[in-house]
Amino acid sequence: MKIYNTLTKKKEEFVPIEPGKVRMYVCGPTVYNLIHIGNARPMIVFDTMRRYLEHKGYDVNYVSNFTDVDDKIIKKAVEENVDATVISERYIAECKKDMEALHVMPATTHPQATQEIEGMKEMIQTLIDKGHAYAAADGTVYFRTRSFKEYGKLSHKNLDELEGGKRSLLVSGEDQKEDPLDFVLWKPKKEGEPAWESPWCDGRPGWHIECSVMSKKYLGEEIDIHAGGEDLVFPHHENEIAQSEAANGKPFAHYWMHNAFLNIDNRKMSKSLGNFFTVRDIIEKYDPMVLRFFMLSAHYRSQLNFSAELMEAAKNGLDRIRTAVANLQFLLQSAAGEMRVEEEALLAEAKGFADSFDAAMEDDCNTADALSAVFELVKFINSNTNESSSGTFLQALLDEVLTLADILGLAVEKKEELLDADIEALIEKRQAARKEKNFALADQIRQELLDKGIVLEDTREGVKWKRA
RNA sequence: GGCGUGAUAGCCAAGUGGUAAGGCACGGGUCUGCAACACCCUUAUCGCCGGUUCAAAUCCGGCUCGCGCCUCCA
Repeated sequence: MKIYNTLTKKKEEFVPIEPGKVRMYVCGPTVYNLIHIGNARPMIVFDTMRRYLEHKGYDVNYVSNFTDVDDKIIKKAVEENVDATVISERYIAECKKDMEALHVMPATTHPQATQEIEGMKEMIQTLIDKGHAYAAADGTVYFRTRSFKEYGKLSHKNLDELEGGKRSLLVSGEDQKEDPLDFVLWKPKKEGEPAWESPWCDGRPGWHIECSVMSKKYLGEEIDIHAGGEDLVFPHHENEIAQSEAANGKPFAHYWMHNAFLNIDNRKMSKSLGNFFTVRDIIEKYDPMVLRFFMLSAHYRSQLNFSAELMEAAKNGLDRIRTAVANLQFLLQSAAGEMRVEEEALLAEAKGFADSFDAAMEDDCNTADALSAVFELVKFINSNTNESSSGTFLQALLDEVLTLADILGLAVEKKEELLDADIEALIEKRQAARKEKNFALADQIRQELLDKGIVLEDTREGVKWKRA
């Protein structure tokens, strides 16, 4: 499989460190609020990446953190007059609910920064011992950026350019830095903030060190894939590389993957613009699978625009897949028999769509292209199955489409659910009316059911229904 | 200013040298009591200019416009 590597700016053939195994780290959210739909993009695309790798037979060790100590969390805790852990634990729980709704598989490990303080202190001490970090007078520990010769290799910046764009030292109160490029590894506590003891001062870790440490602890010093939103390239991931490689003395991640941003109505999502949506907002209005489908309809490295209109289109597209699956299942109820010769030929043709699907996924996880293969399969199914199809043929097609949908994490099977007795009665009453050619009454009942969210379809084999 | 990225039909979106996948929407048709579903048909020469090549949406140069990062925002 080919992966676009931010480090080299090229698509490269993926070769795992250990054959058959993948060590993958995805930067997770800071838990100070419900996650927004921008947070959901990396979760969904890299979950899909993971599902595909597992489909190929890889044993994927997937680690995604929760940043549970941070200025914003502390601010929220102060506002609510509760402990910071109350805030972080609450939003971790909420985030997990959203992830489940979106079919984002739980990570192998979901480490939390506050549970890994010891490891961070160890790595910081190592960096100090090796001359890559230093403690300032007030106990703040900084990374000596210029001591890491390859700094800038991920974001393709050079240090002098960075320095050209620096802001005034005095503004940020960072005048104790040796160099403006240095960044914080450990910062002293302020009144009322959560803090941990350390050799330098009571305080808390900087943001970047947590990922270096958690990645090392759960995946090892050298990992295959490190992923996250493109905004993290600089400075977060650049700093992670500096910390990890300076401390461990070996390459950190072999492949760096970054998803592009999600815009809302062509503008950056922000609270001030009033176009800020949480995942919770959206899944109250739409099936979470529609949001997932929408996210997969574009390449992960392309900017994606979100709007109500596009969600509507996504819903209709997903419904097309679901209808085909429901039809297969409907036909299967009464189908029997072994596959016929001509069906075997058709099935061989249908396998071609799975091959196209794989080829698309092999090419840097091109989910948009993979999805088109699914639609081609759907069309093939709709055109080549009917009441006379054999059960084994129908089942094989059903298995194929469900397998592909599952790699994308899309649930496309209609949930087995029983209709209320009164709705069943209405459907039968309408059938009776149709039999008597009383179409006015039949249409009236159909409308009544539609108002209840039940859509009817009359087929030769009987009446089918589905939720609107 | 530095670095980067993008411009494909009404909308969304694949496609890195050989005469444009797929989806949504629209229109026409078949099926249906009607409808829904489904199927068939119809819809673009790829921002602009120039160049390379037998051949370019795909390569090179210029231009226009959009966007991102350079401020712990995925």
